Amino acid sequence: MSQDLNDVILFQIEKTNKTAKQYSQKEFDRIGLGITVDQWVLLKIIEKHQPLSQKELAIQSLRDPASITRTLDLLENKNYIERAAIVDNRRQYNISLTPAGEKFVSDNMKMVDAHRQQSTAGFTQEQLTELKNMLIKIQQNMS
Amino acid sequence: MSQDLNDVILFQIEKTNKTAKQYSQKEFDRIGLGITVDQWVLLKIIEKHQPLSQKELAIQSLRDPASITRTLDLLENKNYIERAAIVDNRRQYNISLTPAGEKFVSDNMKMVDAHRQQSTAGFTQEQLTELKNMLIKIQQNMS
DNA sequence: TATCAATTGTTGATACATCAAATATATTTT
DNA sequence: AAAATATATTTGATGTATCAACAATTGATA
Repeated sequence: MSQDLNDVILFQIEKTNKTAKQYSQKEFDRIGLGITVDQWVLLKIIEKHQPLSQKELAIQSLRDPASITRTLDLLENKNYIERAAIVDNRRQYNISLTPAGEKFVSDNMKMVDAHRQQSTAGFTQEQLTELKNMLIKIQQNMS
Repeated sequence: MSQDLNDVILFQIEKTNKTAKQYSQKEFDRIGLGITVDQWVLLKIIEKHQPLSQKELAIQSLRDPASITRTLDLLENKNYIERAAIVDNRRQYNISLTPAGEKFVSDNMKMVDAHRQQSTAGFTQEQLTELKNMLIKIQQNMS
């Protein structure tokens, strides 16, 4: 009857998420990256889909549009991204990386990939597939 | 080489965590529970380990002591928990549920358990064990 | 025992999350 | 075309997260 919180899968998922994020953030801070893990994810999404709107960015990152606005303000201040006006649409912006943003991402991609590799060190390809499928199934169960 | 963020396991874990938390919170709000999911988790930990210190609570819940202080203030205002002075130790408090807190937890336990069941609906016992083991392994890889 | 070091809890600063409300603009309907 | 509706972004309010700095207290050591 799941007396112990540690037997609750959702708690383990939260625990794993926190542990991983803390680990990456500590590494970011250690080398003085100057951004948060969430900001990095945003940069990566922009790099892949640019130019894109804030709404699209919110969907891709699973974050609230309000939150995107504030994080983009920070990234704009660091000169990593820019909001470009769209001629025939004054309601949204085209978000893209600046040259400095492009350089920042490419300079640090290898380090981030190493983190991802390490997170699943010792897993077989079958395990990774199974894990991914189970996580997606939980998402569907909760939708 | 993991071009797509959706192929990154850590991203799927975050996605699952967000989806599940949102789902539960919506349900909490719908029935007018008046607390957040994180506050509920804290109440459950207190119920199981009371009386305990804030430090212990921070460890059990994987949260920052600073954050615990603030959340306990909220729960104290709702009259669900109390901080009791300890005679031979004026540095920490004994945290425990009030009678109202006990009642609140027992009144809503069934609903929360139903959520947990639903999150892993359709999973075999073997899958659940495997999933839990993989999550723990990732935590170890990131520690 | 007096000083120094460690522990526990609190507060401040900054980042992020959500929802709701407000703005501005675009689209659809009448 | 005007009015109603929908969309994209921003802002405010509240809750949570982290870290750093601080206060009070306790424990260890000289």
